[in-house]
Amino acid sequence: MTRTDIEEAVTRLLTKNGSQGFTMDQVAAEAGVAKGTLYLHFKSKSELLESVKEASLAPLRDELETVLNADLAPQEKIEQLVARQLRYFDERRDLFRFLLEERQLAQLRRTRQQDSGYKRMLQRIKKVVEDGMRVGVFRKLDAVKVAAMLFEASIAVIGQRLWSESPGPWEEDARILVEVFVRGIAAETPQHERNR
Amino acid sequence: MTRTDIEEAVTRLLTKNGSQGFTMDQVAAEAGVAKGTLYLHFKSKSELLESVKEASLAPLRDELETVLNADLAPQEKIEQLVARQLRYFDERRDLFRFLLEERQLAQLRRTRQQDSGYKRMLQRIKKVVEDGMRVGVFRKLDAVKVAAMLFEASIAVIGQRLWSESPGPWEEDARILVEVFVRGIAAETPQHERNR
Amino acid sequence: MTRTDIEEAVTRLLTKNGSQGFTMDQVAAEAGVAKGTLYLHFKSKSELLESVKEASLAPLRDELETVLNADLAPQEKIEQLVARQLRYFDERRDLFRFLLEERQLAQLRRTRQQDSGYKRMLQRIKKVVEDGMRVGVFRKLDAVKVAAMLFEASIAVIGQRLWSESPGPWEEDARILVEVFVRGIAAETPQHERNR
Amino acid sequence: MTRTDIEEAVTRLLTKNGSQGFTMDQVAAEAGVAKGTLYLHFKSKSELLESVKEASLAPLRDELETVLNADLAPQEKIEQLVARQLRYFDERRDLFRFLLEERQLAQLRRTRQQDSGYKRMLQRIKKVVEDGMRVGVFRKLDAVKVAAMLFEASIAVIGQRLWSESPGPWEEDARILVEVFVRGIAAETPQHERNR
DNA sequence: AATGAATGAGGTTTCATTCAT
DNA sequence: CATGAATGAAACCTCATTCAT
Repeated sequence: MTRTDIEEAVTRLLTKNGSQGFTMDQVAAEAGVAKGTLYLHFKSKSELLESVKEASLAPLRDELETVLNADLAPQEKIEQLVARQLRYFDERRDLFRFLLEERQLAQLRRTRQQDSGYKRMLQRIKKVVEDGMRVGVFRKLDAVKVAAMLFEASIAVIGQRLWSESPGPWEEDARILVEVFVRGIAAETPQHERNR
Repeated sequence: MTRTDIEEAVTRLLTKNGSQGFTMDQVAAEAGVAKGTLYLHFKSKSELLESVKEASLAPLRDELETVLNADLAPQEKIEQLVARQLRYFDERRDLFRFLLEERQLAQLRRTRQQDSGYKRMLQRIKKVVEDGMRVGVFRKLDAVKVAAMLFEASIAVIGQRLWSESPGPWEEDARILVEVFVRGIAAETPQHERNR
Repeated sequence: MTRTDIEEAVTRLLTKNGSQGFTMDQVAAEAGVAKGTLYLHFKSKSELLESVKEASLAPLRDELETVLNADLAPQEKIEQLVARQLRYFDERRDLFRFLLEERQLAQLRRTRQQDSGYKRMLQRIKKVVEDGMRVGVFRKLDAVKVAAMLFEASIAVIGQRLWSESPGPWEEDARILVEVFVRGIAAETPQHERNR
Repeated sequence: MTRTDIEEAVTRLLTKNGSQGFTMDQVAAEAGVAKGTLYLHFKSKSELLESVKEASLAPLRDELETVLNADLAPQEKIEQLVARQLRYFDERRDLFRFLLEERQLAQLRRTRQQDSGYKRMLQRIKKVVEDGMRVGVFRKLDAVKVAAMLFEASIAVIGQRLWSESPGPWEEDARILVEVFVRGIAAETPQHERNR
């Protein structure tokens, strides 16, 4: 299927070129099709890029969805969510190094604000936080803000890892992130919290 | 001084055009000089942009430096640092909205990693965290990572605020950020933490 | 019949899009056939256009033919010819607005010179003029040139009408055109010409 | 002066290529400048073409203006106007062959309707016709329509000549045109009109 | 120090036409 | 007869950078 071929070609280019982005000529050459063919499947360059980004993030979304729907305690859910994210980006370092970069991150970021995908995810995390508050393991805080902070902080750590030459095992960062955060929003009464 | 004129022209363009970026033609026109003149003062477009970004952040750096050198408890320093950052970006929404955007954020971000300014700041925050650990108000954690997390989380919140239409008062976000974080890294024994 | 469907699709597109012309993609979509099918019926885009133009003008040609073959005085024939032409184009404003426009008019015009249809028509008008000369109602002039002038002047008026927002009733323009022209080529002796 | 060089290059191309039009690449090559330079002097291809057309017609406009301001009888003015036009286009056959063609004629034509240049000229001719009516040499007719008819008929004849291989001397066509037209709109009383 | 005309590689997009199925 | 995915040449336009004055 040509459409997929093209998307894969873009992925390869992004992984290879990194910060350089890509031109439609390169895509055509890499995919082994004529330039015109690209426009048969995608209306414009930006639509193509959008499609690639979407495809890149879809598996992660599914994974997180699974965690959210699982029968786990709020702290455990947060732990899992963070872990999955860090692992996911770790496994695709090269590609996301580009996506988090030059031109694209911002579009992603701007998109994030309006994007139903981003918003939906935020709502889900908010629910987890609220659940934690209801059962008394988290303090009463602005759940939306806390959710956003957690999500963004994770992404920040991911960005850090992507740009560092030797970021060390992701499990370490996930642990610290969770430890700080879960404790940060934990209820006052020290009820034997034993995160992890 | 022409060099400054040019930088100010760029700032004005970024504030005005927002996401559109700028061309050297526009800069020349806005600054009221010939295009060639730009290259007498800056080797390239990216050097010019770098210079503008540096100039945009210098005042913040000075402010933070003041806080770091002040005679304050670690928690208070962190509180101050976060507050100053949020306020600073709030006052310059339009400009930074661009800097955090499309093309530039990543450059900033990538730069951040290599940038001595960024690294120096991280070292300073690390010191604060270590101080807190030494005096026993913070737990023993990887100080570098914690410092980075705090810093990046702040920036994440700032990004959130810049892209939101009505972000509410920055003091609110600063409070939550500090509350979560300071408690997140606080030592186990609950010693009357009363952030804020 | 597919061939006709395609031609009608083109007519619809020209009427709709007006000045924009049309692409083969649009034709295929409008006709509800595949792009390749177009080339089964027409060798090329220009052949298709030619065919549409021909079909658009055929009814007019027939009408004029009828007039030419009728048993009328030369002046009356001219009067009729002019009237029919103006009315015909008036009834198809939208379509011909395009044909007289941007790209196509010239092709039509160039075609006109070589086109047997155009030449034939010119010959017929020339005959009418010559008839008028023979019976003494018209002066001796270069019949070919006069015929061409009359024909082209009519088209010029039509063009004027097509591009004007509210051209008024065509009968008016027809009357003036005929009055000026018939008198212009009338024989010296004022023999009670009573055009219309 | 580069701007003029470019315009001349276009003129040369139009004269040479005729119906093919021209591409910006060709213009650059013909003018001996880089492609980018074209856009330094003209915002777009169509602006360049417009400029060339304007420059091509300016001398004619001046000539006609002179005639209109001269102290001549209405019939003589019309005679002169027609003659100058035919001669002008005859001398520039090749260039105008293109301008009257494919893409451009219509733009010219459409422009003509809105163009102040065209409208102004029409107003001037209308004045001449009205003058003739006032002094009694022309019949009372819709002066605007008559002016347009005369003007358009002239252009039609010019078109005819441009597209004919051997159009014969322009004086001949001018004479017929004037003879037919002036007589066509002449007042009833046959006062020994002896055009030319 | 300043000018600004010139550069030219590089970019995206369009669209008439072909051909294997 | 019909399809429609693929082609690829060609078009227009941008813009960071240079250099003679």
